[in-house]
Amino acid sequence: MTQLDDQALIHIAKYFQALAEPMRLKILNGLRDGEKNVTELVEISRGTQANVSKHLNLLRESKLIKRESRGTKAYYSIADQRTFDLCNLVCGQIASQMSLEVAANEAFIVTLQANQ
Amino acid sequence: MTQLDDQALIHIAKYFQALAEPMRLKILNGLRDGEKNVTELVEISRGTQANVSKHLNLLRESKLIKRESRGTKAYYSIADQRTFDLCNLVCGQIASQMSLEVAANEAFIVTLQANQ
DNA sequence: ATAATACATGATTATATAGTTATATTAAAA
DNA sequence: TTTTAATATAACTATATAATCATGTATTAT
Repeated sequence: MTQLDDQALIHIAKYFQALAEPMRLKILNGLRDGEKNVTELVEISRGTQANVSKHLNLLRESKLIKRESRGTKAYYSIADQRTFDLCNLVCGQIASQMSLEVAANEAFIVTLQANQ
Repeated sequence: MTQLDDQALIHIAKYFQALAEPMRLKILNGLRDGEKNVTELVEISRGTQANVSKHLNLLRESKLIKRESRGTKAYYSIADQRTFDLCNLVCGQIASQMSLEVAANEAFIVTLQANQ
């Protein structure tokens, strides 16, 4: 393994790390059907404003979502189609009221984008 | 969101968490071409025996790999084809000496299995 | 039986991060 | 221009976990 390879591993690990948090998955799930502002995401996720804001920032740094400021509101959305697919497929499982038993036996295909 | 959904989110987050560690990705990469024992994986990963052993246990608990004890050795391998695909595709990017710049612009499809 | 090899695990430390509370910033409205 | 609403962030606490070191356990060989 070269050092560059180690860097790549760290890079990919961080990408997975961004997805390795229930609240962030819930937020991504909330963005499946289009952009939402922070207040809306706070309601959907049932988290506190401060905590949601932090998770949004982390997801943005991981290039999973993007931010657009309009007036006093900040609208977040899935960064690109690949990430949308990721969100749609991973979180779609949950959204469809699938039970854990069923989920355990289902495979879902995920399109991942290695973030810059 | 129901409580069951929250449980599913936790479940999926843990799956990603298992992948969110460079040393574990390195180990999975080392298993791409078939089973290996702990000593071999220690050499491949350039980690300590204790640390590799712990990561192996975590990967096993996450159902990503399986263990078979033969004699005094413990052979680990990718748990099933889906996980193999995951490993092959995610880690294959690294193994193929791909640079970070290139990796950033490549998409790779990952077949995930929600672990039990 | 004893030694050697292979692997696992307990104890400890250091670090990262999720969540909370309080406060700061920024833009629109009154 | 003061207020209000929306969002971000700093400080702090608690928890999780990666790494290390030392030791335990189990299997084979002598």
